[in-house]
Order: sequence, then structure tokens, then C-alpha cells
Amino acid sequence: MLQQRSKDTKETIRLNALRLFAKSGYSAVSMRDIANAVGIQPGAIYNHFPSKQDILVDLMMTHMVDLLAAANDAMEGVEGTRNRLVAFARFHISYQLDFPDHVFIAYMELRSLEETGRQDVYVKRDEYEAILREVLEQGVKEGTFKVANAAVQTRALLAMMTGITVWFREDGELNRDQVIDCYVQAVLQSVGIQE
Amino acid sequence: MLQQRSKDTKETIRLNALRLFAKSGYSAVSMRDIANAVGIQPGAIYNHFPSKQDILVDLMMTHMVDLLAAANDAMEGVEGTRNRLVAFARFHISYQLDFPDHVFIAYMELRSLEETGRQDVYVKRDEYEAILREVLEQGVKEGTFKVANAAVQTRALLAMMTGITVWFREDGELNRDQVIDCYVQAVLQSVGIQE
DNA sequence: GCTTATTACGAATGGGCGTTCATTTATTGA
DNA sequence: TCAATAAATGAACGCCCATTCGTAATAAGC
Repeated sequence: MLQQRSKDTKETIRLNALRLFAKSGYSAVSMRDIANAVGIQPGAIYNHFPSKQDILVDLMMTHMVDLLAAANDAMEGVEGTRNRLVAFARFHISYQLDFPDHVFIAYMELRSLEETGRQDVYVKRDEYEAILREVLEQGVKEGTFKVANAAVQTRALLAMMTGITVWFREDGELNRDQVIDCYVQAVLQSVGIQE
Repeated sequence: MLQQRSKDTKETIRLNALRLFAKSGYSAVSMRDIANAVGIQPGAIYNHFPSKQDILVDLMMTHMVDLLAAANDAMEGVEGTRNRLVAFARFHISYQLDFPDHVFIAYMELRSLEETGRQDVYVKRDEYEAILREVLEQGVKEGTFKVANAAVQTRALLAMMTGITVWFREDGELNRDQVIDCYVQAVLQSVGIQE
């Protein structure tokens, strides 16, 4: 039997675990499933991750850190609350569409995390939510936006935009940019801005 | 050992399975977990349901049927697109808050359903989405609403409103009615209506 | 009160689970 | 070149899984 010997086995494990977790859910995926997908024996995974739980924590934390960095990047230098809202919306939706699996497990598998990892993820998520919330608060303060409660609206908008991955298909009736435009318009109007 | 003998064991199984599935996910919950919660032996469940999968199908289909009936009820006799939109929004959000576990598993455990049950649920879900979509289409036709694409906006709004259960707590900063008002305003504004 | 249908128990089935480990093989650095 | 390290195998561990089944206890109909 030929042995696959490569430096990036760890990365391959990550990729396959992510895909499988996203498709079937953390608890429905076994270490054997992951090992099969990678093409190694189950035991070999433990050379790279101390446990199944650690794979999930790794995936979720990596995602949150990357997401935050990318978001801050996208917002940097954008001036004006309206522009900042549009920038955030476009960034968020694009990110969902680019990394649907990451987003899905970060959202869905919080309950599969043991306490330690969960708290870390919560902190990052709050940090991410704060970016949008601050834009909304600023807009309300200036009178640009009409929003009853910025914190509530933040969660409402994030849920709205995140939901896109549930139904969007690249080969569907509308293409990516058309759908993004629809959502951006909905976001803008929802804060009381008419085009 | 005392034996619990009651006609509504089946209903108790349903209740506990729902609660456990919502908390931990279908595949993370074992028949032993359910039996423990009910206070019977695992084997006894099979007097009421032919399999674990059938419990899930039962829960999801019952929910979808109830949801549809309640929605049609709530919309009956409501005239005018704006009123109908508000009625639907209020109904949908209230229903989420009243039955968060039902809603959660109907949304989350579609992937745990085998093909047969899944198709049935999809049909019901489409039927439900159609109620909102038709309101939006009507509003666009009359010029009451400003919406780029009614089908997209339907999914966007449903995702937004459904997301409320993720964070809302009855003992939180805002009470139920205040939160509903926030969401209704966001919904109305998102279709281009200013209060 | 007795028969019959329900519903429960409790033990067993075969199989899959996460994880461990002794061992072998490949790669790396001096 | 050769020891040291890293990464794989493959078999095993004990445990839990969904489900089955013979048997016992209960409830319902006559």
C-alpha cells in the first residue's frame, strides 16, 4: 500500500473536515469519514489534531479571525456612513458566497463547541457585529439612518445577508452581482434610505 | 420498577425529541437520550415510532402543516398590501418566538432528512414562502413597494425575521413587543415604505 | 372476569464511534 | 551517511449506536 506523505496533510484534513461538517453537521461526521476523504487511516489524523473537537475549534477560529481581518480591510478608508454601510454589506455578502462552508459551520456548529472554544468564538463574533453596529449607530446619530434600535437592526441585517447562502446557486436565474444589488438595496432601504 | 403507562407517551416522545433535537441536533441525539428524557426504555419508543428518522419527519411535517394553517389564518380577511405585509411579519415573528424549537429544527435539520421526507417539507416551505412573495409582488405591481426582485426579497426577509430566535431572550433588554416593532419597521422600510 | 390488544421492560444484536498504540516507513538535518 | 524526527499503518480498546425481540404488565372490550 502506497503511503501519501506530504507536508500539507493537515491542510487537507482541514479542507475535508470543513466540507463534511458543512454538509452533514459535526456530529454526523466521523473521524473515519474524514480519514476516508483525506485518504489516510483514522489514527493518522491524531498526528495533526489532538481530537475531533479540536478540528472544529481550529476551523471556526481560523474562520472568525480571517473574517474579521478581511472585514476591517474592506472598511478601511471608506468614509461616510452610507458608503460604509454599502461597503460592509457588499463585503459580507461576497464573503458568504466565497466561503459558504466556513460561514455555515461558524453559524451552525456553535452548539457543538465545548465551553472553552465557544467563548473565544463569541468574542470574535461580537467584534464582527460591532463593525456593522457602529456604522448604524453613527448613521442614526447623524440622522442619515432611521433605525429604531441599532443592535436589533444589526442582527436583523446580518441574518438577512447570511441567509443568502441557503438558496443562492451560481447557475441560478440571477447572477451573483444582481443578487448582491438586490440585497444592498434591501439593506439601504431597511435603514430608511431611498435610492 | 414503576411503569409509566399513559396514552400520551407518543406526545411526550415528540416533545422531548423536539427539545433535544433543537438543542443538540438530530445526529447528536440518541434514542437513549430521548428515552431517558421521557422516562422509558429505548425499545419502548418503537411502539410509537418506527425509527428515529420517522420522529424527525413527524416533527417537521407537523410543524410545517401547523405553520401554514396558522399563517393562512392570520392573513385571512386582511386587506391592502401594506396591511398584509405587516400582518405576515407580525405573524411570522410571533410564531418564531412561540415555537423556537419547531422553527429551528425545520430550518436546520432539512439535511438530516432522507429524500422522501425532504421533498414533502420543501413543498410546504415553498407554499409558505409563496404567501409572502405574493404580497410583495402585489405591492410592486401597485407601486406600493419598491423591491428589485420579489423572490429574492422574500428569502431575505424570511431569513431576517427567522434569525430573531438566535438572540432574543424573553428577559432581555427589550421585550417581545418592542423587538417585534423593530423588525416590522425594518421590514416595511426594506420594501421602500417610510413610516 | 376473561380475553385481547397495547405498551412496557430488559437483554441482546451487529456495527460504528473516538481514540490509543506498537510498529513501520519516510523525511530531515548534522 | 545515518541518527533523529515526523507521519503513516493497522489492529485494537471500551463504549455507545439504532434497532429487534421474547416476555411481562397493563388497559380495553365483551
